[in-house]
Amino acid sequence: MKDVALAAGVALKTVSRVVNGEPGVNPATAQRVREAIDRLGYSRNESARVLRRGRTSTVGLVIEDVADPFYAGLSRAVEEVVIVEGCLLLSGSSGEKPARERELVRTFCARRVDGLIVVPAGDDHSYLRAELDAGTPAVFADRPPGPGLDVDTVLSDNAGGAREAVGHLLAHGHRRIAMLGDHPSIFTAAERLAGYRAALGPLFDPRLVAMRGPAPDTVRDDLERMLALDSPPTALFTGNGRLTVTALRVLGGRRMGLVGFDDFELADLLTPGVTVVAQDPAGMGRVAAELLFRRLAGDGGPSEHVELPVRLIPRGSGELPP
Amino acid sequence: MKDVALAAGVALKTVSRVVNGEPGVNPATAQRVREAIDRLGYSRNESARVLRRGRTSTVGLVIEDVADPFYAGLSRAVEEVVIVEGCLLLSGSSGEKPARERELVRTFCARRVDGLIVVPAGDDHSYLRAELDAGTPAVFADRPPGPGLDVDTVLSDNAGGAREAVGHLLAHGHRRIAMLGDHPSIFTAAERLAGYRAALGPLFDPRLVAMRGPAPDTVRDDLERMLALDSPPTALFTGNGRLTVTALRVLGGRRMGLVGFDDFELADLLTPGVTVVAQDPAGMGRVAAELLFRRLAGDGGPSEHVELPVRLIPRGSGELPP
DNA sequence: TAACCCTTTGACAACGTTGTCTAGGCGTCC
DNA sequence: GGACGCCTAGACAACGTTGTCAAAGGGTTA
Repeated sequence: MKDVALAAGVALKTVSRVVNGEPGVNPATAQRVREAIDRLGYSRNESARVLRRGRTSTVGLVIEDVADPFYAGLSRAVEEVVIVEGCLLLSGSSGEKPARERELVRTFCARRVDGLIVVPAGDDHSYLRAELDAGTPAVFADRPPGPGLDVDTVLSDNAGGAREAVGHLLAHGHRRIAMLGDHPSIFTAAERLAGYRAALGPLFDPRLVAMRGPAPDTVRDDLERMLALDSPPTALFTGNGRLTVTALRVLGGRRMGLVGFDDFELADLLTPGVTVVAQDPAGMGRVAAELLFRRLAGDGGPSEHVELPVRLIPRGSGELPP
Repeated sequence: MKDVALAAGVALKTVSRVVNGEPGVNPATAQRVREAIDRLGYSRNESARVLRRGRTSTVGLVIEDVADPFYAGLSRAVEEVVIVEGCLLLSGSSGEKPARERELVRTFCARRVDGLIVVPAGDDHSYLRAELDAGTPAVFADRPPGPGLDVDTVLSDNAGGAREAVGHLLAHGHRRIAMLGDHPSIFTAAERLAGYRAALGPLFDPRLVAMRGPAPDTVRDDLERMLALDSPPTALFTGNGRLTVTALRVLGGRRMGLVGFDDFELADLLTPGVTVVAQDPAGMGRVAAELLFRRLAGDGGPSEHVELPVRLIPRGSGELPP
């Protein structure tokens, strides 16, 4: 910028004014400055600008894994909003590790992101207290923050969706309905388990529940154990997209009632089509980002808790008879 | 940092030394500083640090769309490497729009990223010249830069993969093999078309080629037109994952030889399983990031051009008889 | 014509860090 | 006992921007 000022024969501040489109510059002078800028290929140093102004126009996003379609969709939606607001997105994957989540948040904060969107991996977020007090707003998505933290949150209707899924299988005559899920220490898994249990009522049988995550070997073990019972399950409720797919692989061609939580591409092309309870990852990302920018715009109201509806999509596998 | 210095009763510079683990600080003093840091919840302002040091420890990634599994996998792999190097990832989706690609690169450069990884949407990258000369290295992935720019590049063996795919169908008796692809202005699409053509030799028939992208209506039109020919195709080669899936939807249950470029989840669960030429998105991301960090480490050698092998995975659809 | 205002421009400090240079205190060596 | 060197610590400038304030020049008004 100094060079530009020199080249255009004006003061530093005048260049700054032109670059920022501030009023009060003679058009002819402005033109001269712009020419110098083009000639020198100058571009403003954002680091210095950030340092001076205190705002980075940057948003930090912590998700579980970009390579997971659910979070990829969420990311894209967040990015869409962030771009419109003239900001950039810093993102990182926690890989479901609380330490990594914390590390990412810490790094983002050191870089003075204007705000954070977090899909938490852990359930202790006391470390965020200081940042929030310092005025960095945060929005939690997909899962709520740990106890003691009251911030904007966007969740899916996990319990309701699970109830609907299991209710659908019950309505199609199933009475022995198994569930595969993530470990209940993960909020969504616990909620979906609760919904499953509520829908089953007295039909609930703990032997038909396995909450050990999506590792193929684990799923295989669990399913084989369940299918070897005296009264084996005739239907299966899977607690997330990855588990649905793993279960399909393990089941091979074996026909069995199936409803999965989370939609996935190609669910309609399998035979039979896979009935799912679809979440709206893009909607979740969009709402989270919008909440964040509302805070950044100065909204100091009480924290909001949005629950997004889910939608059961019948495709065949959930309508198979027992 | 000033506050910390005040609280610990030392000079600014001493705090800086402690924060950066520089030698030459009395352990007792250092301890006192650390306590003050904890007490005040201080964290270093990276913007100021960047301004002073000139290195942002930040890498910019421009891809086509995070929500596309191929790029999501690539992103994740890049992130993995970037993290290990102690950097952060700024990413953005170009949505296949050259203007947006350029805008993203410009923004990243204004923020002084240390390096760039770009999946280009356009084919004019002269605007990068200045940045490259200024010492910001760039690596192109999946597609090469436009003419006149000679930088590190990581590509898949597009033509070879297409040849192999079509050869596979020929070996299974097909003689009328159609191709659906992206518009040939996209590098990968042109390469795959070239491979297709080379494999077919005199069997090539322009009426069996449609390079108009993955929009469902377009694909439906093209396929219906081809199937209505006197000698309709008995097999299909699809030029990318999205096209494969769209084609499968359009074909409904209709059995037809099919090999797709690009693997996708669940390809093995369809009936028949979908034979594909698999790329390695994670490998591409990893190699690109490693090339970038080699440059950042000071490697000034001639630009490297890596071609990643692809792998044909037979699953049934490519082995159907005509 | 003097007082005033508006437009345009520039000088200067400040943002929070780090590199360089200097200074004081203390031990060591001749 | 003095010269020297090492260890520790601090003062200060600089990174590239922007906000504040002031000044110069020209036009308008009383």
